[in-house]
Amino acid sequence: MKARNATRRRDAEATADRILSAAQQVFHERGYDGATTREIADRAGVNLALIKRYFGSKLGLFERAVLPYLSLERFLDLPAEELGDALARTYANTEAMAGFDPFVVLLRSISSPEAGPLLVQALERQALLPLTDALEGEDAPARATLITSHLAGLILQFRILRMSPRTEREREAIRARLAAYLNSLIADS
Amino acid sequence: MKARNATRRRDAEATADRILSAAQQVFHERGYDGATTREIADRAGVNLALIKRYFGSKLGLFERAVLPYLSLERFLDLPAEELGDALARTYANTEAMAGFDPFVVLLRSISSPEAGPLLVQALERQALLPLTDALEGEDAPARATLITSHLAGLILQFRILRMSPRTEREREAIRARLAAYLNSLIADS
DNA sequence: GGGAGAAGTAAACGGTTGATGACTTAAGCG
DNA sequence: CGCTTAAGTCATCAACCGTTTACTTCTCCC
Repeated sequence: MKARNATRRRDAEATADRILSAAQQVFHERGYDGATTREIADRAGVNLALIKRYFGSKLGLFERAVLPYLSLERFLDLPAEELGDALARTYANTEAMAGFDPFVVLLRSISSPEAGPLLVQALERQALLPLTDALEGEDAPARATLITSHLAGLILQFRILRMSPRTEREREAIRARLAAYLNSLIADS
Repeated sequence: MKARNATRRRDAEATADRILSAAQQVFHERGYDGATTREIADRAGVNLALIKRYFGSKLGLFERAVLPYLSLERFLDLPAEELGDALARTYANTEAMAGFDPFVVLLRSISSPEAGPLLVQALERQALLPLTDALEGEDAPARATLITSHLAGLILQFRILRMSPRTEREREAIRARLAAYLNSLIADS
């Protein structure tokens, strides 16, 4: 229960954070083009013009709110033997992250003429290339492409199209087969 | 070289076909929300108001121009032994179909509040369920989900994000590994 | 406590889009 | 030939969106 109508203490940094957080939610739900600055401002409980003041433009806000999080960092820190299982566990999971999943934003914003190119660049630099570097053996770029594309497809099917497994047994079958495939790509066996 | 300015012979059926064909192209390039009825009409060389006359609305046009083609029919007619190789050959191919690929339209339109639900319904009925029925053995739904999601991810990466293999050797490595994986899912080995 | 600068607000502008309804032109037929 | 009806055109509307400008209010420090 926030004191919304009571005049809030003025604090530029806190306000910018409220905008960033609201932007992540709205971009997650609607994609870049579908999101409106008005809805972001409303949900942040903030005046519309402050988006321009703090972030310059809608696209500037997107760069700050979404692009930095398009990364596989938290997985690439793991030892190679655990990587496949960890990825399979995470992405065979039906439930979307609460509120904000940067890869969902990616899938919902790819066709935007403004945000699309930025997303491609960030994805290549922050996800595909680091993963390729982490793979040893032959055909690392091909193996990395197969890994990322399969994960992207699962995010699409489960978290956006909401075409999810209907039974726990089915979910487990997906996880197990996915883990085996990912491990074979990672170890190049 | 079409006789554009010379008054074309009036022909309702031909005009509707011109609109459908232009709509497929524009929806392919921009997705449902990004496409405008004006651009479709312009590219068809046709007056804007005719879209309403022949298809009722932009969404009505989308239903006729895109939904019927969201199908794996041409693959499911193949014998099971050839299915995996045929899919791998097609979707490891970097080049997009010339002009219109309904699955590209799907990926570019998923976040549309109007077109999204129709796409999910069509995809389930015309692609995922028929594929599931074509698979024998245990866990058919799980295996079908893994197949379609991997293919969707590859379409995304190659044909929309344009993150394509840079060498022929890399492309062949992707095709071979993908074929092996798909075959293992199809034969349940 | 009062002034200066920062934080926040209100209102509107210009552009775009899907949808319409009234109008004009051509085709086919007796 | 002339009339009816289908095919095609034109102008406009109402809604929405990102942006911007001019204005008001608060906060902090001397």
